[in-house]
Amino acid sequence: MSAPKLIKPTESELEILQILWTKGLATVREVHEELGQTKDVGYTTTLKLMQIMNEKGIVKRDDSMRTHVYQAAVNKEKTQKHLLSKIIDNLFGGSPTQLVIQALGDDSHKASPEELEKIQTLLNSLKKQ
Amino acid sequence: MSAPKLIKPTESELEILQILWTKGLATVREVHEELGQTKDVGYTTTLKLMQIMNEKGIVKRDDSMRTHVYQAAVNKEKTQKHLLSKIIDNLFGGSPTQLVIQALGDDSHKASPEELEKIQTLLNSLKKQ
DNA sequence: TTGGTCATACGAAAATAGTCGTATATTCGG
DNA sequence: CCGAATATACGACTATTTTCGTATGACCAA
Repeated sequence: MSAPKLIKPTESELEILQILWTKGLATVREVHEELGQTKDVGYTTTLKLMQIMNEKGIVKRDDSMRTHVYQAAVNKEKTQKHLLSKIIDNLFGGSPTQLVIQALGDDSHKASPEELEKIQTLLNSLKKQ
Repeated sequence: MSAPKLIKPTESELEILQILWTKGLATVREVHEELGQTKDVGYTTTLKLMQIMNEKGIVKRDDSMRTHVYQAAVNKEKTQKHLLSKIIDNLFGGSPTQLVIQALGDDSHKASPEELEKIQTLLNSLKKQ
């Protein structure tokens, strides 16, 4: 098999992964500056984190240049699904419905009408099965 | 205000909270045996964890008896919502819709037709707003 | 060529989590 | 009354995560 290891990124690692998932390729500096918009840590902290992630296989890097270029090595959807599955068990007693209800009712993250439509579409197809 | 501190239970603490949310009141032994069904740790580990949770204010206890009786001190829905909010930011870039889609598509936690109806109902009321 | 800037490597402190051993007290059956 | 069972308290060890200081080398402009 290739990579389907069960990976459990830490919270900091997740922040970095999100940036890499968005950017595709990025240097440590780029990631660090992006991070800097929400938190405030030293450059070498970000560097070390990404080095560790590389060792763990969470990211890959091209070190043929002086400035290494990183990218995520784990699939975004798979990772989300895997972690979500844990949360459903840990926080919602195994009920995805409860999670969905809480998520949709979260006032600090309102869904737009278009997004509600997306969910409706998915819901319809689930109902048919 | 009563207790709206921003609480961030650890994974182990969450397991215990779930049991307390279900049982309402419970002794360390009861919690421990419930936990024993899925994990395997020593009794004093569970005890210590619950003592720490008590110090943190996550649980309350009645220690007027030799055998203390515990109960959750944080609201279930509030805690779920709060943690979910973090996850939406950390894992789904702030989009609850993405989370909902992944959750509903999770094969290991399928929603029943009744549950889908519940979600439909909620969706309808959200659409009207 | 030399000093300033920027990169990685690396070690190790600091912070958090989880685990359990041991001491001590209470309870209770016989 | 005595010992086994059961409770809590508490300290300490381990593991993991996060943080950063410092060393070292490459690059580049003046």
